Amino acid sequence: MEIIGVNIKKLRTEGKISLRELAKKLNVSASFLSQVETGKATPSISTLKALADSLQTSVGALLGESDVENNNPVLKGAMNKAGKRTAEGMTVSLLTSPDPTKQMEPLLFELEKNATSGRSQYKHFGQEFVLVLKGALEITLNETRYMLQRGDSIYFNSSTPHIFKNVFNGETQALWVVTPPTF
Amino acid sequence: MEIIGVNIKKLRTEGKISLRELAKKLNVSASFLSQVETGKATPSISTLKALADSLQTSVGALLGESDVENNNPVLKGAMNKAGKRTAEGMTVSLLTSPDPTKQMEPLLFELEKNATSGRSQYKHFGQEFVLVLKGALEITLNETRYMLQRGDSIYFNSSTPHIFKNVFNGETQALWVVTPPTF
DNA sequence: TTGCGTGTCAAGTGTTATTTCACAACATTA
DNA sequence: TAATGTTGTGAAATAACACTTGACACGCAA
Repeated sequence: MEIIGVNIKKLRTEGKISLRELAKKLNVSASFLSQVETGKATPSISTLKALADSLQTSVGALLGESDVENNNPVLKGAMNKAGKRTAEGMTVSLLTSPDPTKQMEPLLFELEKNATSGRSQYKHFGQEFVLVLKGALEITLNETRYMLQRGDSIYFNSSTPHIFKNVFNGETQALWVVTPPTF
Repeated sequence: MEIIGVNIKKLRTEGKISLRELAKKLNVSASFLSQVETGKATPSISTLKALADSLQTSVGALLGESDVENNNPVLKGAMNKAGKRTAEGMTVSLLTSPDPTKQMEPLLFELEKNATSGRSQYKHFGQEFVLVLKGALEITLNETRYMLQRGDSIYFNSSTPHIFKNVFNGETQALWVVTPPTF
């Protein structure tokens, strides 16, 4: 049962969030959060949900249910799943269920015309692989511009500042695989 | 929040189980179970787990986190690059330059009609993510078969024995991301 | 009718989720 | 060096609510 705590702690530390900081978001005390992480207390379902929310994962994952082992590994029709609108004209959908044991996180980016990311808003220090499925994407790494057409791909360290922009006259789709999953 | 109750009730009635009968299994009172189902009470995480267990589902599913069915993908993704012919009718191309410091290795698999892989010839113990770009792929993990249409994806541990086969009447393309790189 | 099954409600009882406050360990700054 | 601010953790108190008890009303069969 204290798998919950382990997972929470892992995700929290990976995200470099302090106990008090996270506690504040959830409207619980830092002490209680600590007790949860160390298995000395069990949160209510609603706070567990809030927890999963803040850590950008699911309750199931926190409970160890979406283990790479047990879970149904298939994600049907990911291409037209809901996804979250993260910025103007940009939609991101997870291509697999969030799970702290996973080493990669595949995402589908959908950019409307002229949509662009802010400056390196995705800061985690893993690596990224991007494959353009549709349209055209301009990625700027460290002031250097790269033009990616459909079928092109790129691989870089997440730590290098990066911006990207849809330069296609229509929607651009790109598969984005990130490691480690600290999104 | 009362989505829990709705789901529980649905599964219970579908299984033709009475309130008292299910309550007995869980060691809770029938009355309490009723309150849960009607959203008037919230169970603890441990009883929710027991509940999911008895109903042969997962906590995530009870919370409405599970992936629902979806429609057909819209992707036209097609790419044409040169790669190595690794087996009969199978071509693999690296989508990035080989590099020991890289944490992921993206590959493009192209399978001619009826092409298939041998039995778990790709054994390393990282994880794999596969996205079908074109055609249809049948992947067998541990004797369990999964059918992937274009746009579907799958995530699994490399250690689980896996075979795959092109079951499309034509060429099948799939993006394969592996971790760690064993090339 | 009687009896047994169903699900639900109100008002309790206990458990425990959560808080408060304090402490020790490690940094940072003066 | 001490002071001040972090960090995570622990014990004890309290407030919340998970859960029980014991009803009730309904439907169905003998």
